[in-house]
Amino acid sequence: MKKKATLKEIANELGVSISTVSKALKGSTEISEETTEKITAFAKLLHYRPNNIALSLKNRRTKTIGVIIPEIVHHFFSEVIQGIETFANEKGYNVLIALSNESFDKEVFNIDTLASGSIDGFILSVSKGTLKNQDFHHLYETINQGMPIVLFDRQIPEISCDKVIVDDFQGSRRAVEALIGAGCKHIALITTEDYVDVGFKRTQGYLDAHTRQGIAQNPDLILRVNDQFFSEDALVPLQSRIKEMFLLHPEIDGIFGVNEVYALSGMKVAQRMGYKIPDDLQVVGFTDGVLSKHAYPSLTSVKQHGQNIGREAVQMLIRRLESESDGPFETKVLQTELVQRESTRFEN
Amino acid sequence: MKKKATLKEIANELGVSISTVSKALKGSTEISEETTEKITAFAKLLHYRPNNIALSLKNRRTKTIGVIIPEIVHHFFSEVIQGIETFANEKGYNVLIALSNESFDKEVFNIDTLASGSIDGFILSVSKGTLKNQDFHHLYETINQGMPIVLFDRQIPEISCDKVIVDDFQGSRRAVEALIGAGCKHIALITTEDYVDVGFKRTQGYLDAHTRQGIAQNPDLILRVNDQFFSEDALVPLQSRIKEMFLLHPEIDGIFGVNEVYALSGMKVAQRMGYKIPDDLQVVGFTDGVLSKHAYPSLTSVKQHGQNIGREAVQMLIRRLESESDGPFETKVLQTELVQRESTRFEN
DNA sequence: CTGAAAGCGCTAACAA
DNA sequence: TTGTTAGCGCTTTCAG
Repeated sequence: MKKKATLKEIANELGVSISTVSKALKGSTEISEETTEKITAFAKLLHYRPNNIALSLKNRRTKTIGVIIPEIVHHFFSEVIQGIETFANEKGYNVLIALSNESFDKEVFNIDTLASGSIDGFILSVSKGTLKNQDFHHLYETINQGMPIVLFDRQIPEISCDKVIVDDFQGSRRAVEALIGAGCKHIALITTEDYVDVGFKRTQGYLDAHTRQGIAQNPDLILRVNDQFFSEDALVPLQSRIKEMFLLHPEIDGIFGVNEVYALSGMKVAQRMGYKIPDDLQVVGFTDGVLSKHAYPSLTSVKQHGQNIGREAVQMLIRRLESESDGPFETKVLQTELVQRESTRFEN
Repeated sequence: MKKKATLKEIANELGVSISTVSKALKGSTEISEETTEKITAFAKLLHYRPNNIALSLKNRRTKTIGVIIPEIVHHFFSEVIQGIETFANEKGYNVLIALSNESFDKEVFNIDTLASGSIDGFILSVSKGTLKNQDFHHLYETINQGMPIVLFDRQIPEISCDKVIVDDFQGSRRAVEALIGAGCKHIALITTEDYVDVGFKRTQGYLDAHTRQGIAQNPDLILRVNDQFFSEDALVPLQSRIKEMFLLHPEIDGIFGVNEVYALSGMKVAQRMGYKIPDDLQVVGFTDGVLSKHAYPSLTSVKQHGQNIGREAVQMLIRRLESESDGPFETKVLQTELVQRESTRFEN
C-alpha cells in the first residue's frame, strides 16, 4: 500500500510552505496564479486528496449523520434509509450506516465507535436485544455527552430525545375497521409478543376497532408469535400454528398480520387449505413492502411511508445540530396509509 | 448542544497533565493507583469518550471498511452487507455503508468523502450510472492514492484490483439445463439490457444451456427489459410485455428470469392467464431472496450466497490492508446453488 | 510516578 | 503574495 499524499509533502517537494499549498488548493486569491497552477498540477500528479479526518478534528464537526438500524434485510428500514440519505445529502450531510443485528452488544459497540468522533448525531431504531434488556445506558451516555439522537420506529418512553414514530395504533385500527366494513366478522390477528412496542400497539388498534364497531372479539383468534419468523426454516412452525388456528376456527373470514410476513403466511396457509382470496377470506398486513406488492394475490397493507420517516428524522436532527439552544424534545407522529390491493374487497 | 469532554479538560480540572490523564485512562502502570482512580472517576462523571478521529489521525489508519452499494432495497445487497459486517467485526474492523442509488455522481461523491480519511479500504459494487458512462476515473484515483478496493458483483474488466464475483454464467446455465431436464422445450428468458454485466452473463448461460442440450432456442422468447422495474408503477408495463409474449407464444412451458422480480412477474402473469404452476409452466429465478421464499407457489431459484460474497471480499481487503507487499490481484469466483421449491418439478 | 514536547493533516489569523 | 504559528484531541518518547 502506497501512502497518501499530504500538504506537507507537496510543500516540501515544491519548496513552498504548507499554508501556501493549502490556500492554493482551495483557490484563494491570496496566492499568485502561477504558484496556484504549479501546486494544483503537482497535487493532481500525486493524487492528493484532503484528509477529512484532519478537517473534522479542526472543525469539531463532521457533517455526517450516523444511522443504526437493527436489520438491513427489512424493506422498511431500507426505505427509511433512502429517505435519510436523500434528505441529508440535500442538506450537505453525509450518512453512515451501521447495523446492530438486533443485538444489544452490537448496538452499544456501534454507538460507541461512531459517537467518538465520526459523526455529529444519530438516527436510530433500537434493537430487540436492547428492548428486552431494558438497558439504555449507552443512549443516555451518548445524549449526556452532547450528541443528539433521534429515535425512530421502536420507542422508548423513558428516553428523552427527539422521536419520529408511526401511528401504529390508528393505522391498525383503521385497517381492521376496513375489514369489518367489508363484511368480516371473525378476524384473526397474527402478532408478536408484547415487548415489541409496535406489535403491542398494533394489537391495541385491532382490539379497539372491534370495540368501536361493536363487534365481539374472540381471544382465541389472536396468535402471538414469539419471534419474527424470518428465516426460511422458521417459516414452517409459523405456518403450522396458523393452520391449526384455521382448523379450530373455520369461521375466520379475515386476517390482520402485524407485518408482511405474518399476513402473507396467513394468506398462503389459507390458500393451501383451499380458501379463495378475497372471497372466502380477506387479508391485510402492516408494513407495505416488496412482499405485499408481489404476492399473488397482492396484499392490501398499511403503508408506513418509510422515506418520510427518514426525512423527518433528518430534519429534526439537523435542526438540533445547527442551533445552539436546546429546545424541548419533540415527537413527530406520522400517519399511515391503507393501500388497497387484491387481497381485500374494500369499497372506495 | 453540550460539547464533548476532552483529555485537556480533565487534566485542567484535576490539575494534572494531559499525558497523565491519557495514561491513567488506559490503565498504564506508570501512574499511581490513586491518581488513576481519581482520573477515571472524573472522566466517567464528564461522560468522557476518546475521540476516534484524533486517534485515526495519529495512527494513520481507521480500522474501518467502507462499503458502497447501488441500492439498499435489494435483498442481495443486504445479504452481502450482513456477510461483510459479521466477518469484519470478527477481525476487529468496523463497517460503514454508503449508497450510490445507481448514480454515477453519488458514487463519486461517496468515494471521495469516505476515501479521504474515514476508512482504510473499499468494498464496492459499481452503480449502473458508472457502467453506462464507462467512466472509472474515481476508482483509478482511489487505487492510485493507495487505497485498496475490492469489487463485487458487477464487474469492470479494465480495473485491476481484487474482485469477488458469482459465476453467473454457470449458475444460469445449470438452472436452464434443469428446466430442460424437467421437460421444458420452450423456455422464455426475461432479462435486462446487455450493459448490465450480470444480465449479459446470465443470458449467455441460458443460451449455452440450449446449445449443450441440443435444444432449439427461439430468439422471440427472449424479453429484454430496458430497466429494472422495481417501483410498483413500473410493474404494469413489465407485466403487459410478458403477457404479450405469452399470447404470441402459447408454447412457452418454462420461464427463466434473471432476477426475482422478473421471474415472479412471469409467474404471476401466467397464473392470471390460467396457467398452473408447475404443471403447465415451470419457473426459475436468479437471486434467492425473500420474494422467492414467500411467493405462492414458492419460487425455485439460483442462490448467490450473498453472505459468502461479503466474507470473501472482507478477507481479500484485510489481507491487502495488513500486508505491506502488494501481491498480484485476485478474482475469486463463487459458485451458485440451485434451490428447488414449488415452481418446478426437478428430479434432483 | 508525572510532565513536556512533538507530531498526525489541516486551517486561519497574523506577520512579513 | 507568501510564510509562521497555534491549535483541533490524542499518544508516546524522553526528561524530570
